[in-house]
Amino acid sequence: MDYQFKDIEKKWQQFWADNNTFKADNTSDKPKYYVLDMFPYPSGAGLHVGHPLGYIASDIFARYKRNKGFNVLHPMGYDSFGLPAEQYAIQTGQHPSVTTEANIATYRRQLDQIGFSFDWSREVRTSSPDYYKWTQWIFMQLFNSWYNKDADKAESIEKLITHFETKGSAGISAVCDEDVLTFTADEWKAFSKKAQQEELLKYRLTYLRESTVNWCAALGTVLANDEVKDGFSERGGYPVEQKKMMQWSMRITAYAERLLQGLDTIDWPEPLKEMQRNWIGKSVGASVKFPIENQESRTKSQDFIEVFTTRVDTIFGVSFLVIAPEHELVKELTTPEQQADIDAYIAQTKKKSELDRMADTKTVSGAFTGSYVTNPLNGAKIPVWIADYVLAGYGTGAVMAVPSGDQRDYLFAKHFDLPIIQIIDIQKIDTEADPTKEGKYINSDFINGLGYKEATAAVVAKLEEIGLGKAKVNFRMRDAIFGRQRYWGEPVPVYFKDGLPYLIQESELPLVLPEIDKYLPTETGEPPLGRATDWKYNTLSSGEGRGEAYEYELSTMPGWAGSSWYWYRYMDADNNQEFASEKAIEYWKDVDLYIGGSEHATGHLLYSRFWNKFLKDIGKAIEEEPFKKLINQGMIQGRSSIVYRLVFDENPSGYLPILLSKNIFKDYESARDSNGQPFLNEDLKELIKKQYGKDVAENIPYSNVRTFIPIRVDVNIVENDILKTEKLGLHLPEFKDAIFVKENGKFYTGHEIEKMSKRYFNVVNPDDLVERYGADTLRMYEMFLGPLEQSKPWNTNGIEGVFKFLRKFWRLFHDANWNFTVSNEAPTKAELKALHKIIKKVEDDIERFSFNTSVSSFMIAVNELTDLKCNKRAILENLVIVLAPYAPHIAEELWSLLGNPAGSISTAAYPKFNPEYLVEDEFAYPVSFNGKVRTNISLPLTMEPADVEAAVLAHADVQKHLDGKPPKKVIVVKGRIVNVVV
RNA sequence: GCUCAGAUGGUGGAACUGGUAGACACGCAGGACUUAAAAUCCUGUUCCCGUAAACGGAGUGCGGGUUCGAUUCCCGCUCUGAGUACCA
Repeated sequence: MDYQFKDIEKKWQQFWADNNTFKADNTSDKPKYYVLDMFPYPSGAGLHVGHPLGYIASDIFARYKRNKGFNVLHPMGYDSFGLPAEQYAIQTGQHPSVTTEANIATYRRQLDQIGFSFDWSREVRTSSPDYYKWTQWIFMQLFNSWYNKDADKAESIEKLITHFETKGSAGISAVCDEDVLTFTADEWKAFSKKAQQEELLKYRLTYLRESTVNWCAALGTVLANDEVKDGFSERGGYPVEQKKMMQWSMRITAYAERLLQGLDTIDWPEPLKEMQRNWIGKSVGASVKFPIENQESRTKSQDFIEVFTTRVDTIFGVSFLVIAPEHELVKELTTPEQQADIDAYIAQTKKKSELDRMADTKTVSGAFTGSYVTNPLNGAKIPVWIADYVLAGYGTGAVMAVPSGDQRDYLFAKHFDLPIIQIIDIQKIDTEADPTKEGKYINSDFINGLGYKEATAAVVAKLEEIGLGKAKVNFRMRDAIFGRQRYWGEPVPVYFKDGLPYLIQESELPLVLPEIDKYLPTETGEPPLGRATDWKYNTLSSGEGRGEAYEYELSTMPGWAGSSWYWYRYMDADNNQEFASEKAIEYWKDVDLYIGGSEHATGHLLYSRFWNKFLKDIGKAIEEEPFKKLINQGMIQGRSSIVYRLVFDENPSGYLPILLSKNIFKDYESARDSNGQPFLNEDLKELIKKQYGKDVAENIPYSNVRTFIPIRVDVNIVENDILKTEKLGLHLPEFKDAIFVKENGKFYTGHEIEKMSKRYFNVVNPDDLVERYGADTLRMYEMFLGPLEQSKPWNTNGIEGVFKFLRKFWRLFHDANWNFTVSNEAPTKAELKALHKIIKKVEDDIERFSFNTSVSSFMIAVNELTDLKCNKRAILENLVIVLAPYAPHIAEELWSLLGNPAGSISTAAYPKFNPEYLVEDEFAYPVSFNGKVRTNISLPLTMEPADVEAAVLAHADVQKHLDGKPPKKVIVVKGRIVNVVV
């Protein structure tokens, strides 16, 4: 039989499902290997051709590792809470779980037909109560924990309470809110229960606090920083504004240093690590207090302005201070004379949107408050300004301006005519600031003559001595907002008593999402959960309180909650006692290989590392980092196909649309006349006449042609850039009777690389390709497309080649009449060489994630064996195993035809590479003259360089090139090359 | 602006530590088989000069450098993509 991919693929997919072929065991003598994909959000559009790219790569890797003798965990699931299902629910009234369920079914069908070796018995769905029970449980552990800086880990809140009860707040070094109280043990005990709870909330790792949030009115929810791009929501592109709201937050900043340090221990792409480093944004510097002048004359809330600086060594170059317009001291620092200026400036700042403020970095603006501070080290009088280049949210919202060393300060000083003080001898500040750290200080009091390092140390020491500053580390990263005013997410397991949050009992988990009538905020503006009737927390059930009913928290958890720990659930997916058993975690430990897109760099991947570290602190996880090795698959871009339409000045309805093939368009495009008008000559008329006859050709007003417009056409009716013209009318009816001006009888399309999107008609669905070529071809083609990590446009042009390869492979095992025929003869040297070359090559390629090169090598191997007419079992049986991870269906079929037990190829041992088969005794030395190769001379590989040189020089070809002149020098690299210098 | 990645035939790409640039595949051209088409197979295919071949010249974004030898290393520049953005 010819290669019948449809039957073969169906047969083996069924077999794998029926026999649980890929079910991983939690106990095994084999070493473990955990291969994880970023699980998908099941959207209504289904999978497009870009999704499976990473899944195919990880599947090849997982299958390869099984052949290499590992116990492989390779699971899949769904990140099934999310906004699109809820938006759809708002529009249609359909419960999000219904659409989610339907979408998951589509995804599953699509995934199954590609032949992935997932262990589906471990499937997880973040929206299933069995799953989010544990998301809620982890939330409770965070609520019950605080970060002890001395131990540098999270600890139980009970431990903190015990400390407060015995020693008060003294001796506690915690990551906490800034407004924590100082108290003795007795004072603590005297606090009311409510006051105690209020205080504890300032320490908990998940806490409620009034914070400035990114409020997106259109989506009716707050967004995380990484969900906001340039002042608009990443999803949907709606405007986002800053708003103060009571919000759940996660104290991720407690882990900032560990998140940063951990990056050095993991094997991730450097750009991705760099992104996380930037996001965490550590800067080492100092905080300095500048005393405010004339303190007596005002009602003061504080008598200094605190700034953060990374260049405290430049403190003698400070010529003014700038504070953010939103800074709390602005009001009291503004003198009556300056009031009008300041008010005007603040009004102007407010008007500017976030976007304008960012875009407009060139214009210098600001206003003087009228007040002064003094330099803490030399008492210099320093004016205080406000300007919007200082951000309220970073550091202290105030900067000390050193115009000689900072370009922004320099421009500001120039603009407002403020002094620029040179502080380093080699500083060049005629035209711009010079931030150098080289040279010796001048004009700098006690650090004059010192270098950067000593100066910094001296200044910090002095500041600490006089109590007006200290060394400080600042992070850009903020605590993560952990709440959404939405329905389709995990309910927060919290109820409110006297306005303070309390956890529900662990035994009451999961707190299930209640049914509501519609998925919109309530009339009073509460989140959708406010619509739930009879949804109150009754403390009687848990044996505490007097049976009052309390309000639950009405916001739900954000999208990243469920995905921040899911790799642990796969280890023990059915456990209803724990999120995963200690034994399972002990065995699988962490993810050995994680493949996914780089768009999750600062969201999912950072939050996951954070939760993992927390789980380790509370003794649940073993490894500090969850994902040992990570590979980013590149994005698959769309490749739109374009036809070019002639546009007339007036568009008389009597004329048919005229479309030009690519090269005809190009000719006319480049040949415009002096007015920029396309220049149409008789050729076009002739072309049309040839194809459509005289009547049509004569009837076109050529002189009225104004321009060409590109029109995107469905890529599915284009093959190898040739448009199937008869099909165009089906999706663009206006072109049903269009005139197609062809070249050589074919209509070629142009192309454009852009996002894969429905509106560009460039979406390619894997289903169609599987239908036409089969899963094995799709798998290999996606790999053949290019390096995994590189972004590339999807283009089906080469898929035929891969399909042909598989047929050719199939033919190796069959005779001319498609009868399965293999011989038991001993293989020849050449056959063994071909086999062992591919064994080695594929092994090396997989280990370095270079899947595209293996596909080429397979083609070479099959070409070689075809030329050798090799159908020997000893060769083919091994070759099938090597190919199996890439094209598992055809490999299974041939494996069983060879007489092996069905399904056993999944665990068959990867063939052992024997280098002896590759040993050559002769080598065709390329002989180059001055680096240009002119000829090849075959010589024994055992020959020593001196003899090679002699042999080469004696060769007739070389003599001819030398033309009687003696060579200047001869370089011989044994087994590589000979270079003759003349 | 800053950081990172990249630029190789008509196209996707290969060349792993500096050692035969263009493997493999698509496309294209020619041929075989066929009444014909599809399928399949064979040959050619970086560019330029040369009627074909031998042969010669140029050639990995551009300009320089190191080297016997550079797609690979170094310096400068151009372009493309991604991330990030007044971070003190």
